Amino acid sequence: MDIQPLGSLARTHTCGQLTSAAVGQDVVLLGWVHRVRDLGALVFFDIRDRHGLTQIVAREDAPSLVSDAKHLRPEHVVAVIGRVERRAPEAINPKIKTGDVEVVAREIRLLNEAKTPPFPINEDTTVSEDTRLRYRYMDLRRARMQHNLILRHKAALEIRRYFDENGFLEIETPILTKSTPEGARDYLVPSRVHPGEFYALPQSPQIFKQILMISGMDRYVQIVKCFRDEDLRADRQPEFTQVDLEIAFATEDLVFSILEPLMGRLMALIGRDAPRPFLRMAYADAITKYGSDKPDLRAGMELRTLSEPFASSNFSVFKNAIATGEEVRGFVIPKGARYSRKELDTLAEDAKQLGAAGLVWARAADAGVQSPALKAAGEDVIRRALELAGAGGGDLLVMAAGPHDATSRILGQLRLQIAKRENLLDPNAYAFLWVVDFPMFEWLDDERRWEFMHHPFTSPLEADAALLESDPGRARARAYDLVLNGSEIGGGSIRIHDQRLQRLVFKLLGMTEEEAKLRFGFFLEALEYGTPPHGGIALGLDRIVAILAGEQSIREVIAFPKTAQAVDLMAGAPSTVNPKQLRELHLKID
RNA sequence: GGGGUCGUAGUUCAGCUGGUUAGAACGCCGGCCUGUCACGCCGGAGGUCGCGAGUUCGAGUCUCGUCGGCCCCGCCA
Repeated sequence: MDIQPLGSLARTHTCGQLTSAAVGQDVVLLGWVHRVRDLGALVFFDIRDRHGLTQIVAREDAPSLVSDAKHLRPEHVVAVIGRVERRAPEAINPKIKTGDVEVVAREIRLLNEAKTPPFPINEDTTVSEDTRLRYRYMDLRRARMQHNLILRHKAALEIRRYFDENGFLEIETPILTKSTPEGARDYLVPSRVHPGEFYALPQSPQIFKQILMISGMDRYVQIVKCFRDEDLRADRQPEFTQVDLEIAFATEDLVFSILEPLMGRLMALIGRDAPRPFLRMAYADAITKYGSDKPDLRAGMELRTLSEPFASSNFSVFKNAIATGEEVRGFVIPKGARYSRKELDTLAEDAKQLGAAGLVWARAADAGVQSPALKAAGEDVIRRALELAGAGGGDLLVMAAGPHDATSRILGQLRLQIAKRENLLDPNAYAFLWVVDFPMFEWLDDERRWEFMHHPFTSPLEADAALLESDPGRARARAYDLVLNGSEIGGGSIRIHDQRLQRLVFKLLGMTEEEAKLRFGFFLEALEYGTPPHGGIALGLDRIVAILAGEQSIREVIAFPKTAQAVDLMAGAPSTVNPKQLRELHLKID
């Protein structure tokens, strides 16, 4: 069977369109051969496009047609001309949208052949990720990826509609821009025209969107690629997409009141809701209760401080810790009392892996309380700790001692590991949360200086303004993160619009006037020309769509993602380049 | 940079304590089949066991190194 031209043939329907309403019509379908069922004198095959599947039948009343159909192979590209027929009741296929009908072929045109696919497109079999990435064009034909990319399109469309309705302008900002050494490592682009000089790809359009506020654009939004040259994770790619927005005359409440209905509209895409208002939690509370600045509220298992019963006990490990100002912290694993000795050892091992000095467990049993600390601490102390933690009969209490924040974080990670292992994270639950009141700065021990936690344009809480100079570690910022199911899906702040305050913050960060001018001079200057109070947020589109799609990795919602080593297995990037290109760019390779 | 885990046919995997010619399923190729829809039945082809050293009479299996995928820590304003 020879390959034939498409000619002027146009499709009349997609492969997901035909129903019993079309019975009797002459149709033209174009698509890929999905599966062939050759019964001898009768051949069925399914033709596929991104809209669906339609069964085609080639019968003996056209012998050459049957022989054509026999030559079809999966993934060949075909045109089918034929008539829609109703299927006999017993032949209806309820699994596909077009299952009530089939197309009786009059002509089959082979438009193109396909090599044997490296993995099946027509089954939901597992294929290793490197094979999928190497043949991404084949992988993208699979139902899962088509669904994910369609969902992503719908999300982006909904986002643009929503912001348009709310008076936002989408404005593009430069991809070739200026390197600012703070934050993530930049991707650099050498300048041919200016030897030795470089552009940087944006880590985010932060400064540009603030300048757009100064320009009076009022409400800005952009669905924009951002670039960070850092190591990858399941939820981190070197290039990723932000829904970046900025609002003049913004307060936290205004930003939240715009974002929350948007999240509702996105949840509606999967038939779900986002009940409003979202919970708000101070950063300090998130650390104390969940040991994380992005707590997954689906898991329960809140962290508690359990120092009190141990302070005067004879359990020296905890007692001594408390005496030096540390705390005993712990949480209850529901139904954890059934854990075997081995499982308890594993838990302790996990805790040590996370950096805990040790893990002490306790449980109430029929025969009384049990705990490795029972002998030293005494039954009353253990019983009091169980009570304080809210542990019931079948529960297990785990405890660790140490500095408040560090111990909380360790237990927070342990909590998540257990939640995953015990399937406590309901995949059908969606827990939104605003984390607010982040610290303004964090102390870099190695470099013995303060570093901004969010970014250097974040405004301090008005109440904490005086702390900036007197006690910077305690100053809180008007920064906020949007968290969904333990994933940070957005982060933003109310910005500094007063150039004097901005200069002060740079100074606190150890930046001299000259350095600040060199890096951000144009921005500092712009701030002096009538900057409205403003603020905004950037949402991680990849992460949001991944959660909506029920995927564990953002690679599943990105058409052409990179591996953990930042390699594009299909395109073969990065790669060496022609020496001539290097010369033009004034670059030498070691 | 560090830790964990995986790498065997086109694909997904099995392969025990080191021992004959490395298996299965799906896919692929050929044949049969008039109502299939994961069609069925018969037959066949297909392997640098990621790569390189080492131990051994003998390595898919053990050791070391290396490359690659995935997960995590560091890193990610």
